[in-house]
Amino acid sequence: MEGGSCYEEKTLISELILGVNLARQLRVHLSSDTTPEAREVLIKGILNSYDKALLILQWSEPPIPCQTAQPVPASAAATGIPESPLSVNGSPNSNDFNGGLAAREQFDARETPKKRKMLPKWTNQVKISPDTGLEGPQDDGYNWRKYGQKDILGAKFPRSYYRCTYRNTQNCWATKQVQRSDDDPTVFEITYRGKHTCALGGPSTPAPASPDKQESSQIVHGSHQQQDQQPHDNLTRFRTGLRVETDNLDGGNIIETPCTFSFPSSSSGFLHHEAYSSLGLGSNGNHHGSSRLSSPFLSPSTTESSYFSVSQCPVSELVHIHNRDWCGYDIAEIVSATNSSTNSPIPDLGGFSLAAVDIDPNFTF
DNA sequence: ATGATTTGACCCGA
DNA sequence: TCGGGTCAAATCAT
Repeated sequence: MEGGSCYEEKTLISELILGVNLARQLRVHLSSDTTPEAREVLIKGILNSYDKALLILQWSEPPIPCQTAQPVPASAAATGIPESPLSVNGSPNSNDFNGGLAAREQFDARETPKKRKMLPKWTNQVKISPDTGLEGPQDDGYNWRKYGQKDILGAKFPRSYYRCTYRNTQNCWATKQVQRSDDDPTVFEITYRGKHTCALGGPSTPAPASPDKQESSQIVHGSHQQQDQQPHDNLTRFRTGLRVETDNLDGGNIIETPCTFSFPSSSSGFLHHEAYSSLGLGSNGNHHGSSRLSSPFLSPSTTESSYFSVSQCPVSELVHIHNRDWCGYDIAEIVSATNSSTNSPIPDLGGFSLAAVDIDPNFTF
């Protein structure tokens, strides 16, 4: 894990830049005959970008210049930026980290978060369906172990406390509280605290999306499924180290010149496990070429198997890595793309084309 | 036997 | 002092 402050600062800058670029593209879209859906995608991208930027600001210590960046304790880095909480999109209390200082001496002894209240916290409201049963939304995709239940003053229903099953084995300090609503017993308010750091704590079923995920027009391919509160920092780190090179991999001749997406590289790395190719490319269905996805994180021997297709040769805006599925694989989404020669957005790509990048699920960040 | 849940006690912050 | 959050022993389930 690299120094947190410098990394966060870079991530913050990249998120802001992304937001600006998306806003610019939106401006182009507004002056052209693009679909409302494409515009909506850009708006969501902008909101997501600023959400994350705000989150970083909220979670950062007082700014430390990159050149003086100090190492972040492993535990702090591990519990870093939450994936979902968010203000711009109207989600709750990102400033409310009143988790109670349960740390005590045990935390220090096991290198766990020194202050539980430092863990990010956000809330989802989940309404149960009739076939869900009275037990409520117990299965959100992660493996939880109940460790307590309390009657809460003024509440009709007790509050249940859960921690990650893999707390002891993988030092994963994610917890959640489940509180049934007084007003509507079919609604459960689930407060998550801390981010899952367990590599094997993957969900057995799809998890409900955290707020920003819920607004994402993500298309899931095959068995890859959405999951909440997953590693924003991991994904961002991957993204910032991502390099996308377009190539005439199909053997066709439509892409006349290779294009390159370049991202700031990162020194950390992880093994590339497997990748599968593109999903649909939009209404016209054109497959004009393929792009090769490479990254400093990808093992050279397997890089060639990482492909996703683009319909034209995009040069800016690109891959938005959104989530980690239940196998621990990262899912990347091409949010939008801009044609290099015309500097115009590629409408049939924006927001609807996905690429999946599978990351070795055994890798621990 | 092992792991999960229950539940009373304890700790800490407001 | 009180309420919320967590611990841990007892109990339950597989």
